Amino acid sequence: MNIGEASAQSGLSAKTIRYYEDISLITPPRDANGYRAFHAQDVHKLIFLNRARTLGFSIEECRDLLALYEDQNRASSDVKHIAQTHLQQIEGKITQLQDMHATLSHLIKECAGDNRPNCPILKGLSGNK
Amino acid sequence: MNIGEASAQSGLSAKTIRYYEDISLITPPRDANGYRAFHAQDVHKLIFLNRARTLGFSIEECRDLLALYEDQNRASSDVKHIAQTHLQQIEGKITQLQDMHATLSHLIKECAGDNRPNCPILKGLSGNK
DNA sequence: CATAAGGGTTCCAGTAACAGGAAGGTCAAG
DNA sequence: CTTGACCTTCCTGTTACTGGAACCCTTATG
Repeated sequence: MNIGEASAQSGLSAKTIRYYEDISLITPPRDANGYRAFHAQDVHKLIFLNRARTLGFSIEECRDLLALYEDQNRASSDVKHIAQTHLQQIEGKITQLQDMHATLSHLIKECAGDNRPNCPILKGLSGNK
Repeated sequence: MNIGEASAQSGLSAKTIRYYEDISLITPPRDANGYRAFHAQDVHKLIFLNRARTLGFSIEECRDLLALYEDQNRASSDVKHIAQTHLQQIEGKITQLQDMHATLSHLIKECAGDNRPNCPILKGLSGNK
């Protein structure tokens, strides 16, 4: 299977797949013509990577997860630990975004949004509350 | 006032301030010795930028906001429009993170987290639900 | 057989928003 | 005069790719 087919099956772009090979996340063999030769197992890895990335795992976290994915003797606690750490990061980001949301929607609410130059949003941003 | 003092008053690092000059967000004059000379007005701009960045506005959004900040004839509706667009982006990110959170916490919940190799998290990521 | 379309390949540059660090100029104090 | 704290510019690295150029391979068609 060439990279185009692997791309279609995994949902990752060819560019991304080449990049993943570049950073040694995957190591597909080559055909005589130099084309990458993907097999079902490689595609599974790509799908795995796609899902993990979609869930916000960083490339390095994906590398760890992939190593555990391939290790038949892994302990599920190792995986759980990575996932839990990541979940906490997600929670932190949500909290931060909610703070931003509250502040910004408060400023917007106070703004008339008309043709007059007086603007509470800019005032709020400049620190003159 | 030198960059160190401007940094202390604005809360931005000297590195960041130099970068902002690089991309023409600010244009402080220079003393005879080549040092940047900041005045109160420059510091106000830096504080403004710091707050806007903290609220998640991109540099380009900040550039627009700064132009409006300096324009005495601006309409508050212009500012409101930028802020509302940004608020929607924040809401989108929150939704996305909440989806990720739900999926991941579901996977974690199913995982025993012990020494056995069986791991529902990896199963979930590989697509074999 | 020539060629054109639609794959594939590598390599280089750019993105966002800075941070780190090197090499060197400046200034005030002791 | 030297020390140390500033300041300067310039170069590199970060994250996870995307876009584009230049070029090779394969297959179908006139």
